[in-house]
Amino acid sequence: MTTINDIAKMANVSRTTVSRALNNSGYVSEDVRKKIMSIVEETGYMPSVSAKSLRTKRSGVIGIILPRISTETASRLVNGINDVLSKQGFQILLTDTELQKDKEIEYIRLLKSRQVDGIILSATNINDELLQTIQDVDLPFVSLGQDFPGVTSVVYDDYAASVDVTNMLIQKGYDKIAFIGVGEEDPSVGYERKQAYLQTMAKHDLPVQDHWVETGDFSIESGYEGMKRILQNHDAQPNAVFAVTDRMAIGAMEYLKEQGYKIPEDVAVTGIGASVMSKYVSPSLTTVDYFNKEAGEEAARALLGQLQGKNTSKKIKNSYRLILRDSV
Amino acid sequence: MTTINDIAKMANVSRTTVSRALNNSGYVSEDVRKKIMSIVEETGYMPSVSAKSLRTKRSGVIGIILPRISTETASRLVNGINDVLSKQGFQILLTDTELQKDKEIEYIRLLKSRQVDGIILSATNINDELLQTIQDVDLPFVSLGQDFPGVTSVVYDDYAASVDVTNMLIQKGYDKIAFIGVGEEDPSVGYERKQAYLQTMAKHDLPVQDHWVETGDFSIESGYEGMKRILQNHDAQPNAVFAVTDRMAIGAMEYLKEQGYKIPEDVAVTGIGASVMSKYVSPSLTTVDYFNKEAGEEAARALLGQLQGKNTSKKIKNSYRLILRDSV
DNA sequence: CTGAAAGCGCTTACAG
DNA sequence: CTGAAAGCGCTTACAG
Repeated sequence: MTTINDIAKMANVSRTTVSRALNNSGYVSEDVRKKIMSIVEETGYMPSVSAKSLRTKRSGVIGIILPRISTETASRLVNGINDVLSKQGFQILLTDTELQKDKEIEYIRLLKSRQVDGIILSATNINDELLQTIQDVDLPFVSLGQDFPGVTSVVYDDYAASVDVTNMLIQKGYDKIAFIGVGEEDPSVGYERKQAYLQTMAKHDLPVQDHWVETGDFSIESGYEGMKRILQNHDAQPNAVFAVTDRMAIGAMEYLKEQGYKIPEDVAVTGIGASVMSKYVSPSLTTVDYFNKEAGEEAARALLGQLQGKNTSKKIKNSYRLILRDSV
Repeated sequence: MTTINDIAKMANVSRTTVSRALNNSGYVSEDVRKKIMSIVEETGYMPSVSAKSLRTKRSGVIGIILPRISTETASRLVNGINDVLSKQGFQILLTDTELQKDKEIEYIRLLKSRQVDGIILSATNINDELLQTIQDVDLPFVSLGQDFPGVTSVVYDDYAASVDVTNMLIQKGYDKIAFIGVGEEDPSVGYERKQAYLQTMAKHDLPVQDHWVETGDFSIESGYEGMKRILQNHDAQPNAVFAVTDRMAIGAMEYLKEQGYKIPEDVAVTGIGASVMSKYVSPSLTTVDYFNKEAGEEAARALLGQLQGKNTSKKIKNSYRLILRDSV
């Protein structure tokens, strides 16, 4: 391994000067600079990041905590984050909690010990311990998808989007709308979307049967099972179902098709997420585009802002768009 | 930030001893160890990774180079890699070439300078400069999906899988089989799969019209366009099409459906990849499962092996499985 | 079983 | 414009 000392020797200067030339800090005469640079070029020298980081307390690495690494949403987020960050010379350190919430805390600590310069967290829940940990690490921090009090957060307008979906369904004449959600410990996906549905139904004086409201776990399978349980009760069958994620909506569609229900004639279906799949299932799925990639970019930009000292906790609400397709 | 010196002071021992207690290296009396550990616990001390890495020349980070971060295949690979690596205390540093092949070389160098302990590369092409770079960095290295001479490679059996797909089509009675591939600078996806198709057709004395063989770029859109061009010529229309990726197959299906062709009655369609989507499009897509997650695990294990000094370049062929569904 | 000292490869006041 | 020196937080021979 060639080090800064080797370069210094070869160029007949001190390593101080080499460092200055490399980092464009302080004065270095043109001649010397050129000489150094050409030697760097020749040798393919690259500064040791650990030495640099030990000295400067900055690593050039941003930690990202995701609930699931292998989902379309995660991919898009990472894509957006990476686009913005890599342009500024930052690298990404990815961690995957696999939906275990104690891991969120564990990874925040781990990333801190890895000297990351900042953290972007896509959480599936909010709790005091987590909040406390975020305070403790005292690092530039952005929450993505959940609104953490006192923490810069890039959020989706879950409530408004779900109101829009429900209203759209109602306007199209559906009056018996079922719902497949996720657990309410997830404020954004679990709580907000459900409240929006419930309150919009109430606003229109549309009754909601108890057995119309089901809870899944983000998986296609759980959408299938949820739909099954909803239709088990033959008395009061819904004529539409609002699933809070595309995957669960697609699971619901599977069950409906299997049972010979026509979509949307017998039961209309909607999702959220605008997955690629939603476009290619039959019938194509009405859904909401959350612009995940843009949200990732937003989060990265917010983090960059904090890195440059603008230390105000901000709330950024990303936009969304209803995509009307054949399942309604 | 509390450092090893702080802990040493608090425990009335030298930092040498603290280091030994922390790393279970050398002798430390039970009493002292307990004392140190309780102080570590209390303070929440975490060793500085950069200092450690500067000293030991190991970072605990593995670099991964992907052609596209936001695809299902990439997600599954990363998932598998992460599963294996995180258990051994390794972190992942992800980079995305966005299909630009000069970036593969750039990222290998970058990762090296970041002191990663090893690299896993999922390349879309093979060339001498790339090969040279891999030699130069002289790091534990695993190629995933391409067979690099002299480099440990985890590969899919592209040839055999594509022979199987073609044979299956032929056995089902399809005799006019078109093909949508990708550029041949990609040995695995571009070259191998095409050769398998061509040679299997030849073996069965089935003619292949020139205009039946199209080249896409992995995108759904390019599958759509490829199918369109193939059917443009009304003289010799195929009764099946073998697309080398699910996404292109789904694009082809879109065009077929749009034009009123029945699948599989008029034209059968097959893909490769076993994407989630392939199961939920209508008709469901016949495809090949490449067990990407397992391949990722394999690659991680191979890398771990090299990290432990077993420095033999190995070739690992991952298995695959044909999934017969309704599009054939 | 424990500690003093050297050194990993950088950057950054400080001095000239 | 340039350099000597200190120091970042660790680990690891070496000595006892």
